[in-house]
Amino acid sequence: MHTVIIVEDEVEVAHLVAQYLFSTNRYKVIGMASDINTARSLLGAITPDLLLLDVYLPDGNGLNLLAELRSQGIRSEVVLLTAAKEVQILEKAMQLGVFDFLVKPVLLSRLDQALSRFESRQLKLSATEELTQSVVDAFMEVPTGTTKAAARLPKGVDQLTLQKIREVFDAKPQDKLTAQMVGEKLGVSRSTARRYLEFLLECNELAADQSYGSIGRPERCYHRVR
Amino acid sequence: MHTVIIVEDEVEVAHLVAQYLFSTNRYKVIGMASDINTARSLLGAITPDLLLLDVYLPDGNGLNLLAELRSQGIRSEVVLLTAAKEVQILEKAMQLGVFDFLVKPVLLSRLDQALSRFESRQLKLSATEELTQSVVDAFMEVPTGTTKAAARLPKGVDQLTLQKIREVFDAKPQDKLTAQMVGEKLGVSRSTARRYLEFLLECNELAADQSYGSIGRPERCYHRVR
DNA sequence: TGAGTTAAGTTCATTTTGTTCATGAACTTT
DNA sequence: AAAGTTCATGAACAAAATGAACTTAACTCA
Repeated sequence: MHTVIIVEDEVEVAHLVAQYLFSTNRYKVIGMASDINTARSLLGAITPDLLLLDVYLPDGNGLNLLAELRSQGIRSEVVLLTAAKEVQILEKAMQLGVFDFLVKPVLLSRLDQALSRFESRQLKLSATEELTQSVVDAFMEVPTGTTKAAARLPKGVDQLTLQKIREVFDAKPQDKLTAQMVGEKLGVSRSTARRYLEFLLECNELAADQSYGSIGRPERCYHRVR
Repeated sequence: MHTVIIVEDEVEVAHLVAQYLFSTNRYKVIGMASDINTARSLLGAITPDLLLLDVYLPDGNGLNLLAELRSQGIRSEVVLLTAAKEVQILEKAMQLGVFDFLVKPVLLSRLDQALSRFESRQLKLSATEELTQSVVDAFMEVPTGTTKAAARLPKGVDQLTLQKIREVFDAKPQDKLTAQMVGEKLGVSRSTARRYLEFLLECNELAADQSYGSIGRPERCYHRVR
């Protein structure tokens, strides 16, 4: 069960949302407030997993309250509920790290979507141990490889395998590896490893150079660009 | 030209980044600091469009500085630069509304990607007048249209069959199974098994992995997330 | 310079995935 | 009770990713 506090002055909206949260059986509303002051003391006493926060409240601005809470290091995820029409509100909201932003009138389907995302993020966060760039990108919902690769992966290149190849270099960013070596690490053939490495080369994620042995054709070594 | 301040104690990193920003001809580095205190006074005097901020600094934590700045209402977008490996850092960063998060060693290609996103957001923000839900979703990068409720099962997914699929993994939580295998265990077709497995993937109940055979397309294996 | 060696680059049969759509069971309307 | 509707299912098909085997390339050394 996730705990929630609702800060909203329009009673119908607050009620609607509370009702919906209750009906899911996954959320427990542990507090409600209809003005900044009440909200402040409430949040001083208890911290919810999720905070549903209105922007325009009778005695002040919800975003200012949020800024205050963040400087105190509050750990709750915040979903904004607002009728605001100014873009500045959105900009400020994003800079204060709100998790989602619901424009009134609140659609329950959109609220539900926000909740799904919230739950899935909580799950993913708790399941993640080490922080690599690809992990971050997954959370930030950054389209991976926007520069070139995002549009559509070429034939023979699979998202999952690509990720594995990337992770080889995440683990040891300094390494210089041949297609053979990468293939062995992952349990794929040299051909496959090579296909991916060449692709990453085109995306400028990797660079290649030659390594001369004692005899025979030199090896092609791939490494991260810095 | 966008203005930038770089707060980073490793000189090589600071230099590399500054160099790259300069070479784009679109950014102007208007200040640099290698510790919290210098950064604080610098940012008290001038506000950049973009702030590149390290987390571990000799005299404190960059995230605390950011919390401070946010409570003062600073308008800059922030890109974190860090070698941190703890997931808590990422969580806190997201709650402080960082725009992007670069894990060291910094890849210039990834930095470039962050800059592209930054520029495109600035453009979009200045071009937007009215705030509607779809505008918000575009900025938040919420997967649009996928208003698939957790409560409402999508087409082709039946509550009863779903339960059976879950039970297959309940029996052996360690197993990695293909759609084919799950289908056979339950006496349903691969297609059907696949439909459910993919659904559970989206719910983050399962994860997928590749299993490479000796030849031919690799198998897609589903397993419980832990 | 050419013989010998090592590894890169390429092809395509093989295997498996992903998708479409007719089917019929269960339910609703007339 | 007959006709209509809905919708999960799975057979058949199309598309895709892989790696064994092969060809070509780059280098060393006598």
